[in-house]
Amino acid sequence: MNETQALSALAALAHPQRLRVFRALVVAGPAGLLPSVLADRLGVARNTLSFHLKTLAHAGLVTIEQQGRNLIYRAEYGHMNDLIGYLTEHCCEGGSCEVSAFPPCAS
Amino acid sequence: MNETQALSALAALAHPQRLRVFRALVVAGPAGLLPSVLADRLGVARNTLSFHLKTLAHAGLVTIEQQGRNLIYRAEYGHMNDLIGYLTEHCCEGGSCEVSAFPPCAS
DNA sequence: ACATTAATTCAATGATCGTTGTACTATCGA
DNA sequence: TCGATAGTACAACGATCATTGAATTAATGT
Repeated sequence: MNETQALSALAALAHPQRLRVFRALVVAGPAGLLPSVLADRLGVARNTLSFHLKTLAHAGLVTIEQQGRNLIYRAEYGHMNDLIGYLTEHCCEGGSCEVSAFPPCAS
Repeated sequence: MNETQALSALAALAHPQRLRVFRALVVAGPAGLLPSVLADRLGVARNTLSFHLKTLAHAGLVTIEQQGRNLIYRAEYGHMNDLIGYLTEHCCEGGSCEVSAFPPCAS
């Protein structure tokens, strides 16, 4: 994780609809969710949601798997873990801090 | 931590200079840093830095303590911890996930 | 009191981001 | 093949954000 990646991830999450999408995917776990389900659940237009999912995917926070004409989006826990690590790096100049990890989530 | 607070914190971090400021404060630990030190170290104009620090403070990610004409900025580890908790809430529908915590950092 | 330093505030400009509507590609079922 | 559905791509407008310069407040040292 470098600065560019961290900024990309943070900017991707710093938006109401994208944050809701990501949290929904985190809750969904390895099963993932389809764009249509997300669009219905969050009340977002399909093209708008597509734009936001693209932003999240480009930031490495979600993965895409194609199944027929459906796409399955999943939260990318490893990348989120890297982000947390980046934010807590060298905490307190190595004093009494241990950096915690985002769980692998039923992998 | 609610959605508004999470968005505020994420938006505050999703900026190159603010991210560097926050990381510098995390590294500095409880000692904190002065705006002038940050401005010199990061090569940012004072008024610009002031604007960014205000954004971070408003998001609850840093605290301010006044000492004479100096201000001491410190990373607010508790708030960062809450943010991580918010992002990982209900992970995998309560499956095998445990939410990790940002360390209290030599408190 | 005066000059100096620390830091903030404000207004204005330029740049970036988000939404919407439309068009497009691809897959499925009959 | 035809129609319907899933999802994406693109252009344009409106809104939001970041930087800059100048002015301001407050504390320090002489």
